[in-house]
Amino acid sequence: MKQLRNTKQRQIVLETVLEHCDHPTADQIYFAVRKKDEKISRGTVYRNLNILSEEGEILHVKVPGVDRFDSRQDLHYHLLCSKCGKLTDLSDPYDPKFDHKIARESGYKISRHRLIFEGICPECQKKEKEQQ
Amino acid sequence: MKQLRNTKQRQIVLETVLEHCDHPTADQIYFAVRKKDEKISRGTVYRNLNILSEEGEILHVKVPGVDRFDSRQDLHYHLLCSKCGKLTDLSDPYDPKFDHKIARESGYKISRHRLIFEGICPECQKKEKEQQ
DNA sequence: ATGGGTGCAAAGTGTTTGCAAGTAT
DNA sequence: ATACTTGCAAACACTTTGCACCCAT
Repeated sequence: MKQLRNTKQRQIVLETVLEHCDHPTADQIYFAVRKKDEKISRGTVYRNLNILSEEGEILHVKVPGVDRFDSRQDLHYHLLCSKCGKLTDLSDPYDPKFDHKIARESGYKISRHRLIFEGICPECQKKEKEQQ
Repeated sequence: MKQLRNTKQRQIVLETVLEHCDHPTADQIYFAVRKKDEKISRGTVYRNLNILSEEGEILHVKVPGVDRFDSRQDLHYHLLCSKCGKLTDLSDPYDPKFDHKIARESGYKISRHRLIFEGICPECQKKEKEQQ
């Protein structure tokens, strides 16, 4: 395993993710990072997001469309608006019993599951009605 | 709504998806389609995969990494090997009760949920052991 | 000093799209 | 005849990577 270093760039990326509670995409983080330091490159932001999520310091949320990042470290479920793309955390607790059950039945070494609900958020529903 | 046409190309794409039971990616379908007709273009295959899944004739399976397509029309859950990328159907039935619950709690108009388990398949586990 | 990290630009991957010509209805 | 579809290539969106230099340890 590599010995990770604590660079200024990595600190800024982590700090920026922690400041957001709205599941930013990598590019949104890149722009927020650039406000703090004009010099940091896209490659560095992407590299550090991958490193930080591998280290478990942030969460890499893989949803249909673009991937997001999350400052929460604990596994949880998501709700995605298929109209506006808004992503929300669900309060229902992550249930590891599912993982055990599937592991037993399939022989896989299960690391986790992802549960994503898709639908139209109240705001977009309202907009749809107004258009008609 | 558009009046869809029944073109030779669309038929070949649908037929090719139905022949596969291993969740092919769009590109795998493109290559299989090309074996039947040298002329069909990538754009046409992608366009038709999107149309067919919007029509509900096939399933667009959105998993981390590359999207896949499935000849099954009914919603179901998946198991993804994070080593080799193999994607398997789970036999557990899709549970619409979850959708109703989340709809009630969130105010979203829920269309579906996606549940994907991630882990290492037995074959890849064996390979990992052999390497050590 | 040394090996991980950075900025930059180029390349990669998977998918969509504009357009003129073709074709199902 | 109409308007949906096609093939083609270019464009797109997002992410990774090769390289020479830099800097945390």
